[in-house]
Amino acid sequence: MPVGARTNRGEQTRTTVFTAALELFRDRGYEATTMRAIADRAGVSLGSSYHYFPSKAHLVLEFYRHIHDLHVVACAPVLTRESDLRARLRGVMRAIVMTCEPFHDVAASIFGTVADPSSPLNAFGEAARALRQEVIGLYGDVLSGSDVKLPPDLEAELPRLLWLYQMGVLYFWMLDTSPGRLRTLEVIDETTDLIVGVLGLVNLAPLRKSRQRILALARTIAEEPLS
Amino acid sequence: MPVGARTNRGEQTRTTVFTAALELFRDRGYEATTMRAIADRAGVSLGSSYHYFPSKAHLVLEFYRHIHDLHVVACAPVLTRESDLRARLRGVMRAIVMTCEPFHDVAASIFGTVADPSSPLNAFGEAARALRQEVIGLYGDVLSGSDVKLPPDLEAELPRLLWLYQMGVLYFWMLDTSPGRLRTLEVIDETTDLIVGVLGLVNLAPLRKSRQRILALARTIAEEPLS
DNA sequence: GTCTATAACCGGATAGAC
DNA sequence: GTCTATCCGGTTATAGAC
Repeated sequence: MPVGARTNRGEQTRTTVFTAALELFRDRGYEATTMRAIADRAGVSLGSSYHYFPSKAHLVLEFYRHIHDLHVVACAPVLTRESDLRARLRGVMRAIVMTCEPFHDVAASIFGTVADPSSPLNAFGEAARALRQEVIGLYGDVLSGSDVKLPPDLEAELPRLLWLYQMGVLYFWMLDTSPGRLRTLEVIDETTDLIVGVLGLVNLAPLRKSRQRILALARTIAEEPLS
Repeated sequence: MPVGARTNRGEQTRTTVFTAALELFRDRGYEATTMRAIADRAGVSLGSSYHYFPSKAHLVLEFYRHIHDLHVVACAPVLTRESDLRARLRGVMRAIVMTCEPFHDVAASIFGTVADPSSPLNAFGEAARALRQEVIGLYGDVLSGSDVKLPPDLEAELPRLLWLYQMGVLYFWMLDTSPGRLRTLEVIDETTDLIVGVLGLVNLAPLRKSRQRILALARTIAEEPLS
């Protein structure tokens, strides 16, 4: 039996389990979805599910990867079309909340895992590093494809800060109960404006000194192993 | 039997259960501490513990109240002595991490409950409102006892923003593994400097317009029911 | 050595008698 | 307000099937 085939069957079952979990999460919520129900719907035994996902939290990590992949696709148009930084950033932020919107009711429970600093799967931890780097990379693209020229030290740090910013916006979005989630969209408009505005000031001579200090601070905050 | 006596006995048992929980959390960690172990140490049955604390998470909320009370005591000296805003803010931030320090190893697990947006006990939710208002009030004192004069609209919003700031610092502190938690202290020094510096600029005429917008943004973000 | 399944464990939570 | 008995679901152990 070729290795590829075996691996393939495994991959397929893994996907089946994940899909079952995704649907159940969306339909009944995270906590109400039992591992037994996931296994049932996927047509495998409880033990088998655990072969593919060592814990319920690992399904959450997969969920985040899934969301990120959708997000990248959703961002593509605005990132190829626009070169204005404000438009790019705004587009990417709108895309993330729109991508997550179908899961709004579940997102809160799910975010618990990601926010929990004690979980090895938390957003700042080891297990999430690969995905985190990809998301940070996306914000690198947002910057590098834009027409603003930033000093290299800032350009190096900014993607990570924008990733933090995205996490903050998502946290807000989760708690947002306003109709149509309008408050979140408003916050995105205002904060992107603010960010781009501040970046515009960054090259003014009198602010050089502050910039150095703030950048050093940002590095301290975002430095591994925290990030 | 007088009502007071009955209530009093109840209060006492409640305290016993909480104290047992506190010690076990500190000694073994949050997850490793079972409700059965807490009940055992408190000398009551499992069912009785649940009479006083409807869930393990409710013990966490009590824990936060306990920390806040210690924090207020720890802040008293600096708040009576200093009138310089930077010194007051820095003192209060140092006090919170010092107060929490004995629980550093546990704090991460415990913070999971507070950060989890789906938990009714999360920091932004209903159940935590009373405590949240007290903490915000503490930051009101930090401002009102200082010698800086802030515009009223800003003074109204700022305590809540400083509460958010405290949460951010605590999150950082929890993930901080640097020796002596020096990175956290450094971050406090730098961010308090930054905050006070920005507040110093706030009355300059050219920034009026931005201030209005940023304040409006802050209100949108911090407004109930989010806060 | 990769996958699947069954049975059991453990601890948070609940029911209901006293 | 206190207890015992029980449920429920995440997780683990482990034995066998491909």
